Amino acid sequence: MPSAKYTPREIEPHWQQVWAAQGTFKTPNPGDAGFDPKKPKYYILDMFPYPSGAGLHVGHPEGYTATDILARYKRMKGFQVLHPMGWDAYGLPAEQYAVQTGVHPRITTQSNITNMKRQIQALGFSYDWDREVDTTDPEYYRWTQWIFIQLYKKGLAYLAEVPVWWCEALGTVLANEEVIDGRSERGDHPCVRRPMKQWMLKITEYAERLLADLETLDWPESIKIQQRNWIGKSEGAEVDFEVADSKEGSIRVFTTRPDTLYGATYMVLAPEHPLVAKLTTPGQKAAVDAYVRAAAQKSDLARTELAKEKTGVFTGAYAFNPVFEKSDPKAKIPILIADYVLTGYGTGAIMAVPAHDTRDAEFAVQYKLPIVPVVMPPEGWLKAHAPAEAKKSGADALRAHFAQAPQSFAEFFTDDGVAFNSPSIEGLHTPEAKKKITQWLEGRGQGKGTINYRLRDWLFSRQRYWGEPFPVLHFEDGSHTLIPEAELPLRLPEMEDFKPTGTFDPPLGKAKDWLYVAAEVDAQGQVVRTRPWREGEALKANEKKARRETNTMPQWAGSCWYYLRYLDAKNDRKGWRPEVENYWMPVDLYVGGAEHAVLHLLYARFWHKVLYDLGYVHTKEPFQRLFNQGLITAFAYQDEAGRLIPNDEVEERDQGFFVKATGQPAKQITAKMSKSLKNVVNPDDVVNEYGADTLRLYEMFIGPLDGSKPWNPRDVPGVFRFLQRSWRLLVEDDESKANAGALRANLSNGQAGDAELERALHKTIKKVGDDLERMAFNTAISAMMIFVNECLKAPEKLGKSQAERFVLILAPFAPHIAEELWQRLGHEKVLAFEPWPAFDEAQTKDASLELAIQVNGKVRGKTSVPADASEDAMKQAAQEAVAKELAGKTIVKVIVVKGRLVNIVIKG
RNA sequence: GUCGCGGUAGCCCAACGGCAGAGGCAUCCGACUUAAACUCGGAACGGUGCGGGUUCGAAUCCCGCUCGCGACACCA
Repeated sequence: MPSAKYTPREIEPHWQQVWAAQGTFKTPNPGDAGFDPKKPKYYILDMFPYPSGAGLHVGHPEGYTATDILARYKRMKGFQVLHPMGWDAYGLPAEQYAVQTGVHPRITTQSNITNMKRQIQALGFSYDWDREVDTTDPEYYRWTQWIFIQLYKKGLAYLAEVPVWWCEALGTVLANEEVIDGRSERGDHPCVRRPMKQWMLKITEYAERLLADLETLDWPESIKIQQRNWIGKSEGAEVDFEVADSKEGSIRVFTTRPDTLYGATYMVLAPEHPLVAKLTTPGQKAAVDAYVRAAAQKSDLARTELAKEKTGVFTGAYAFNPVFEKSDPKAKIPILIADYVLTGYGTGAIMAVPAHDTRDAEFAVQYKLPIVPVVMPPEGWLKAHAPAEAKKSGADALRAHFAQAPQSFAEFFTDDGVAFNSPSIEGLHTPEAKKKITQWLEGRGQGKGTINYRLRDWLFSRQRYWGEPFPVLHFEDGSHTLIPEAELPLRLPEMEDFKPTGTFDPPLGKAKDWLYVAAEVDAQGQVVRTRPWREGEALKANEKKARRETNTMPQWAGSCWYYLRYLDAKNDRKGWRPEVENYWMPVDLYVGGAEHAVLHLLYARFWHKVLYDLGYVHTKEPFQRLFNQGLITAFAYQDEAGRLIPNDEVEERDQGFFVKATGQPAKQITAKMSKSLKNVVNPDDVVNEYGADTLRLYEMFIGPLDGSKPWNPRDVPGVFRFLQRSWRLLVEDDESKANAGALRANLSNGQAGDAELERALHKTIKKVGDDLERMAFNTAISAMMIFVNECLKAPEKLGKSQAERFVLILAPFAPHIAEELWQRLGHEKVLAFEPWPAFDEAQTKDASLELAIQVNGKVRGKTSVPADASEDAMKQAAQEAVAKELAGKTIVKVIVVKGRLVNIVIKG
């Protein structure tokens, strides 16, 4: 006899085995057996995890459960669903662990993958494991290298000597976006800027398209905003300022406010600007050199920290403001250098308009440079920011005051206004003034309208061992080329010693057998073949000595295109076949954490667009819809001084929390899970105690998928009880009964289901379906709880068909228990492809409803009316119900909201 | 500092501009039990962060403030 009690520990592994053995979730591609071209497709993707030694934490299953529920739901709705999983397996932790212990990162990575895969599989996700990818597998990274080759051939990959972030502790350079306030994002180590020769990818060439195509995406607005900010498009003009008394020609600046040119009273160059040395007068040389040297040593951290105190030095040189005649005394303005001007943005030089730019203003005030206002603020602004003595002045007086002493106002005016003190654009509003002055400059050949982006090219090389090798050869003459595609994958050499070299050279430089090759070159100078080459070995006539690139690619590389490899994961001739790509792409829903808002998502979009241009993919964007799951936090404790106390040093008693050691009261707060706070929840523990279905359900029930929410161990049993009740609704679980473990009699005696329950079920099916469509899992679960609670008031009234339909809607959420109940209901086939139950709209409505009756917006009574009552009937019923309130009053108006309420507005 | 998101019962959270409460947890009472746990039944609990406005009617829309979280942070 099957077990009477709900025993997740038995049924969950059982059904996982059945699914695996039957290949239930194996998804056919176009052309494969079982592929149905008539079905619509749905590609639902999780951000694949880094296989960490710590294993899964409860944050992973949050997104994975959501996508699994939707994948199962979509299958039942008749979609062909692609739902794969894999491993973003290159990464620094395995390499650092390897350096410390000598264990090869491949071994660590493999065992981490094994462990995490076991954990993920224990949760019953319906992934097609035949499509599993691992970015460190040569059969995977050969295609990462292949894509790099396409980038290289398209001129989008280049070597450049650029100032980069060097992290001593990690022994590598990092991308700008991996460094936060001068410290590494991973490990929080100090970083310094130094120039190094690096591979760069020209993502800037795609800036405009990356920006514009955001409009076509169904993504959270906050992510789009972050990407827009990151790309940082700004429209303005480049303006040339002729250097006075020098043969250096002119300095080009970028400004978004060409309309303020008449207010430019000085210029500032970044300390790194190439003209600095040439412009500096002998008298200023010592001061300028000292400043440049100090700036070079300062990390960006120091630069920003000192932002409050702006510093700079006069170069001794002057320039002519192009809007004035050179003879005009206002034309000649000093050129300074200051580190508040950045070398990497615009032209590395600015015209300073202190009256209308807060940074310039700060600097001007400090160095007593002239401030000339040229944009008149609107009256409202003048009033609000006027100094006390001028507060009560009229508009004209305020304007005169502003023209005279803009610095006496509460702040500097940086918005749009009306140009003044600006002869050629006098009286124009800012947008027109910008246009006109730009045209004027263009006409004189002294400037032009320009668009600038904050986005920089992507620093694509790392001085690490554990990453994809570049398919690149360097010749002795300094030139470089690609290895032949036939030699892909270029495998990472086996090395005993992959420790950082202690210099700026990457560890791969130590793999001498791998490093040097003899490259056979054809008549066109193309490399057709390579072979290992040892020092002293003879070269054939058509061979050239070459050295392999020793940098490796950053971790982002593998994750830039993994969603494409899933399409055709086993293909050893192509990264993916066009007909397969054409069917599955784009990804219909991509779920993951918001921490990848900019980097991963921008890089992947960039690669995708390149592949689109080359004809390898047919959509401009990879991820049509994106959803960010929120963070799962946990309780943590603070003592009275606000110090965080690890969870195991706090006890709960007398309805409060106390620090064990001191007995002082502690305050419960929520915080990110962290090892140091000892508040990390391990999914394995939850699975062992309550089962995977409970974990899945709890993670979805705790709150909306976006938005962070605290893990509260006390709440977990609540959803477990719901599953138990669901079980008991169908199965006789009283072990003392003769039919223990069997279906309840009402489910096997052919009786019809209760009509009221039928209505309740239709309501539930509708609600759950609607909620799934809008990813409101918490309310869907709540609806099912209501249904079960309703049924349990009289379980014997439930009919078999009703039980079956309930099991089917429960299945996406709690697939194991659903599968078990489905089988006990007499089905031999798994329920994964059963059609989603239908509902009848008419059945979702009650026959009569309770109408609230308001008088002047306050509820004064209630009455019951038939659901199809006319408006007049409702008015009638309402007025009767609150007749007392209406006595002697005049009814001004009666508002009827169908199915909800009647509001009677009275007077007197 | 700027931008974004959010504040509803002791806690997690529901509520097309229409009766503030769906669900879960915790609490209390009761049933079961020798007892406890489990389970089951029942009860109590707030007027929606604060102040204005729009409306017949505001948790919901608008304005200002406040607190929390997140992102960016001299980008000319």
